[in-house]
Amino acid sequence: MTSELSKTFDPAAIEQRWYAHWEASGLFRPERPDAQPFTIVNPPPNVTGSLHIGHALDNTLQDIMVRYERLRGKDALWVVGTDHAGIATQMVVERQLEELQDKRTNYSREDFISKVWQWKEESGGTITGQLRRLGCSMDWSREQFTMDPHFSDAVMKVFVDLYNDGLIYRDKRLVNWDPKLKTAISDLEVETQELKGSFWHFKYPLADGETLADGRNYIEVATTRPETMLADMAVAVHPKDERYASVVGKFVTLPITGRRIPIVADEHADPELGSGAVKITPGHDFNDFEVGKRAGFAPGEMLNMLDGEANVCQTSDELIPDEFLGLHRFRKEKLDGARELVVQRLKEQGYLIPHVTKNKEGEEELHDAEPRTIQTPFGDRGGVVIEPWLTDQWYVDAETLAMAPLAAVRSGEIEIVPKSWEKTFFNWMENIQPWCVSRQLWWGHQIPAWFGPDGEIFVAMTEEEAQAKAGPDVILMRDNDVLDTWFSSALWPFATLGWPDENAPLYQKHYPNDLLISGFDILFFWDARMAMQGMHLTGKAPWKRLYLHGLVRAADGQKMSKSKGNVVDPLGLIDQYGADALRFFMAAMESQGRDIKMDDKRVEGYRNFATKLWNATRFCQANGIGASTTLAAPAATSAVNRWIIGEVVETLAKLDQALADLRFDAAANTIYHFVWDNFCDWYIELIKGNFDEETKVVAGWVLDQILVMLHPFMPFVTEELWSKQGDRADYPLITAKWPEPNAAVDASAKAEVEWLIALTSALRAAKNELGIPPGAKLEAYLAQPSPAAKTVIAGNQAAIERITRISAVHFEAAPAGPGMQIGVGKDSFVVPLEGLVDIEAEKSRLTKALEVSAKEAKSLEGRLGNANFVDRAKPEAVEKAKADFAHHSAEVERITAALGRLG
RNA sequence: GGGCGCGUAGCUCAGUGGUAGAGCACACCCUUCACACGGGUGGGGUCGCAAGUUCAAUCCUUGCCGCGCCCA
Repeated sequence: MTSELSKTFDPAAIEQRWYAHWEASGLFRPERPDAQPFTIVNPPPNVTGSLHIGHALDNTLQDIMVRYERLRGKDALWVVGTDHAGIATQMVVERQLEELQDKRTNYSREDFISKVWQWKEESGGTITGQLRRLGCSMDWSREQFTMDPHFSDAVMKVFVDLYNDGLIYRDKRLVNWDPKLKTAISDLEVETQELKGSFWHFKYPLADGETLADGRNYIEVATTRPETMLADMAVAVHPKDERYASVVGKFVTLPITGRRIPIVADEHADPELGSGAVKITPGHDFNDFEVGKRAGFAPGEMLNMLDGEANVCQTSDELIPDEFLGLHRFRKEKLDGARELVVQRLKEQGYLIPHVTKNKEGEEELHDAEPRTIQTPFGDRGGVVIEPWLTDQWYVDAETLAMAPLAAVRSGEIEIVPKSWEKTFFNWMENIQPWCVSRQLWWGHQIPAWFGPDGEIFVAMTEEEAQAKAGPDVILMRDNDVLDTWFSSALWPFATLGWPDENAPLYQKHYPNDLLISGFDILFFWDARMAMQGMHLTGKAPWKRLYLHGLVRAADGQKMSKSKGNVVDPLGLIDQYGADALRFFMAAMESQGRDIKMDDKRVEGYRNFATKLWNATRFCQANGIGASTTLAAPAATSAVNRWIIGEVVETLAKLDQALADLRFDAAANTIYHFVWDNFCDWYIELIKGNFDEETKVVAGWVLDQILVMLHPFMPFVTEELWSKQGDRADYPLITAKWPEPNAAVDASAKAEVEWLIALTSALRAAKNELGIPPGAKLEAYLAQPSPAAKTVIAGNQAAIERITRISAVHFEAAPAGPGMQIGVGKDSFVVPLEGLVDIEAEKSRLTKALEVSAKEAKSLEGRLGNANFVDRAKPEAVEKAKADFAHHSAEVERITAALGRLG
């Protein structure tokens, strides 16, 4: 028995109810021990995060695949959890402390961490509730957190193993240092921005009375960072630069510090740029670091002039004048810094070479510096300029780890979809740099390394083990630093499944994962690192396919950002249109390789679509159409029923193909088109007034197939309708069976119904054009009916009368007088319109149609007359051209005759 | 500088080696007993520009113009 549906569809009324039911009943992962597995892991959102539109896209796509595979009977597992998000989370809690005039360093590490845990328990994971509102069918019963004990153990083990394998090492080199957050960050966390800056030119006087070939007693250098001259250790010139050949190996005496530094030959110096000589600050510039090493400076000897907050500190040679100490590297909070003071002192002492411009009057004007656009590195979290800083950090040998993933993508073991991303992946992986994984934070996985008094390092799972390695009397200090959050999330596809226990049942069954869906923006951050860690640690690629989608942009195409204030809240869209509509929008807009522009009207359109289906179901119920009882298509005799079963078969095939190809747009459009155009607009209209038993059974079956096929996209409305179509409490849609019609397309039924549709369309168009009311009932004459016409008309009398408003078809010549000419296939109907029709209007209508067909026929005739075409084109193309030509020629003949009758 | 992608109807987007489609918007008609969040009909595109390959190019190649992203 069906249960009556409310007159209007209200998404909010059903969403919450169904979600709670699914979750409480364990339907997101029913027991299917013998079923084939299907596994996706969700990119773990930050525990500080809340659902943004990008999550909505990402998770909708994943849910579609998971629901689809679950319906297909697989043991579908969608792993979910949150990421501890080191910096982000620590910042949240520190900000809270700031509001209380308090700060982290007022607490012990242990106490601060317990405050973070407290925050996590109270406020963390907002997003998990929001994912539920989207309808995502994750396995919440196994929800995880990257700081859970078992996960943390895995992280520790990975660090220890990689260290023992020589793939993690400690190194003193320049890192990207964030002076605001006071931690190192990886190069991926650095965002380069173009800033307007200045380019200063200085004189560095030559020492020991040396001069250049042209007699000058100084070398000109230029810089965008004058303050770093306090730690300059060399001046580099190109080895082939004649201008400086005589002074290579000689020295300059730096202004301000008086430091005596060598002039070195190095290819890094570009003779074409400026003076051709460059100042070298190995401790504060990545290029200079390399030049410095080539010039013979060990990293340990390189001068450092800045502290962790980027304030000037004394260098090891103690040559920086006191007045500079403690100044910020450059102007900050309206206070001049070291940069400004260096420039001022150099200018006072005559070492600044002014930049000369001419004003409108042609007079020369002197400036301290030349304006210039500067590529400036910023920390993506802290938002301040990154300082290259010389410290000891832990590095992962990414180059070695990248080999296996590169091979896996090349061999097809990992398939990247869309394929165009492969190149980007290769490019990055082939040029990968050592990955700095230590962070100077408190919140995160503390690095399992202990230092002995002489700096010796002991890496072990526990302090006891480290102590055992070091010997009983050695006093050990644990490394204070924590690991990069991405180091741990790289283990997500397997550590969530019980790894490192390789016998863990879930790991055995669900690893490797089948598919990973992520935004392309985390391809390097996360996807690539999962591949590196996964392949090294488990020997297998973490997933078979990697699907990358784009960004969701604002309606004007701009990137959404809080600062621009153009962020669209997915929850607001759900409130307004329902989760189903938002999900369908995401699917329908997701074509491979393109960003999605937000379009509220389109979301609204998909809400309308859900309503349409709701109403169609109400109509079915009102006519005794309820739940089907068979998976296979019911037996059918009428053409309309046979036709719609065939349409289901075709739709299903297209849908399966689209989902196999991860073409979410094609999949969504296929089912949309079937529901609205085929089922609602034609099938229901054709069966109205003829609800015999067969039709009721077929219609009920078709509706059920629709609900199943649409369910991955619109889970809520389909489940609601499914439940209302019959008592299926023990057989909810979410775990129903994917269609198996076990039927084929019936060509004759298809031809028959399509003929009927063509007749209806032609008649409606003609009536509309001639201004005849759509409801007007007319009679039609068909003097020489084709056999097909006779069959269709005889078999569908009621339907014809209903949808075409033709009350009778006479197989005889029409009586003399005005009428409309309607062509359907080979048949030419005449519909007399005594007194109704405007003959001129009918003539002009026919003339227009004649022109179209005549033009087409002429063009086709030309093509068929071209020997090259007939000989060289594909036979199908020739056949089609012939058929089209025959059709249009016949039309020309028919319409010409019709016009003749009109006189 | 290197790489990638995009430029198709007013808007947002599909698409195919044989001369183009959808949704929305627009126009006209319809108070037809599922639905006006609806039904019907229709208008609208030299498929960025140029050259080449081909019997045939919106689709392939090259160049150019415009837009965006990533990397250095």
